[in-house]
Amino acid sequence: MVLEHKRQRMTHQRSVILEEVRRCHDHPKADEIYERVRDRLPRISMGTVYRNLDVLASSGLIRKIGPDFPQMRFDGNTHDHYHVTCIGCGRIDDVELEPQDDPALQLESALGKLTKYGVFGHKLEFLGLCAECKKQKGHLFREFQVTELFEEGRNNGIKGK
Amino acid sequence: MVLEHKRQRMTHQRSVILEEVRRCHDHPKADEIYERVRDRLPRISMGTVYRNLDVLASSGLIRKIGPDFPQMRFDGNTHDHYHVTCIGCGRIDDVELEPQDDPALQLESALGKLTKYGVFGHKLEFLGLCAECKKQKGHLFREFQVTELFEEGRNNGIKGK
DNA sequence: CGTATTATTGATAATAATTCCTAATAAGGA
DNA sequence: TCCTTATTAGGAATTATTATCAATAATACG
Repeated sequence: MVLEHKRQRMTHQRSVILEEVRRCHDHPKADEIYERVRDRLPRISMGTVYRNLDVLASSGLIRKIGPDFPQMRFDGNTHDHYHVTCIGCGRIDDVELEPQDDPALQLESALGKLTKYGVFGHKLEFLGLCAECKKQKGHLFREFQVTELFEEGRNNGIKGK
Repeated sequence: MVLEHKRQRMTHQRSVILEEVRRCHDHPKADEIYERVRDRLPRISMGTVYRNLDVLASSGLIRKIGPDFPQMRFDGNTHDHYHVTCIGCGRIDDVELEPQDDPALQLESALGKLTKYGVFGHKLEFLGLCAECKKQKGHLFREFQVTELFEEGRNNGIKGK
């Protein structure tokens, strides 16, 4: 087992949490995992769930899929531009690239030269409305679609700040 | 002013907050904006800052740059794959795409057909270590670089789940 | 210009998500 | 089996944010 070499123990709680995270394919939040695990271990505590999710994630047995930092951030620059986030301190800088550059493919290496960051990955996240929300509250997001996100047809090039 | 038609008022506090968000180019958090604004308006309260940041963002005068949802999520599937997030409810689904598809350029329209989401944007976020963190604690992230993120050279195609 | 209306404020309480603390427990090596 | 010590349950503490509400002040209107 991956945990052994760090003198970590595979407790019953830990293995049940691992099983449940693997079983449910809906990218659960900590409290949802807690609910599921509690069906099998009624005396388990929330702290145990959080602790083990961290242990399992840093062992590579499960993944954390964000957010990387909990605090909301704001930007007075409302023009379309990309950001680079430091996983060490959460600092965010603007990415200054010419429009002709290909967004996803050439950027990782280019970024290492353009910024002082050590860049070793990117996250490409698509935003939209699921089928239910589209029906129920699609009208609420009309302004969001144009002001908060990159407009359609404007993603081929990246604008600097 | 953009606020008028909604019968919103441009108060002194609101305009100072807007000025300060525009002035500082470091993507500040709410508490950092609070500190800055308090230099000019010592009696302002945190609640006023939060309230106005929301008002200004929904008026399009500033941007919120994440996180879109505050709760951490977990994934038992540790293979590389992308996600699609619903901005209505926060639900996250896997994106199932063939490796030959180009990540950034063709995906937005393709996603609309592959999922039941209404996709109207994407977020491309680069992850790395800023110059300071690289020096101070780069060694702490060696495992993170390979296990938590997409490995170098494996980003040209997208893996389904 | 004065006044009425009501959006907004400051102060504080409440909430949500997560982390920390500690004595008791139990995993796993000897 | 016993010993060491990582881990647990339970609860308190912390962090970030939202809600409440009486007092204040921005703006429309006469």
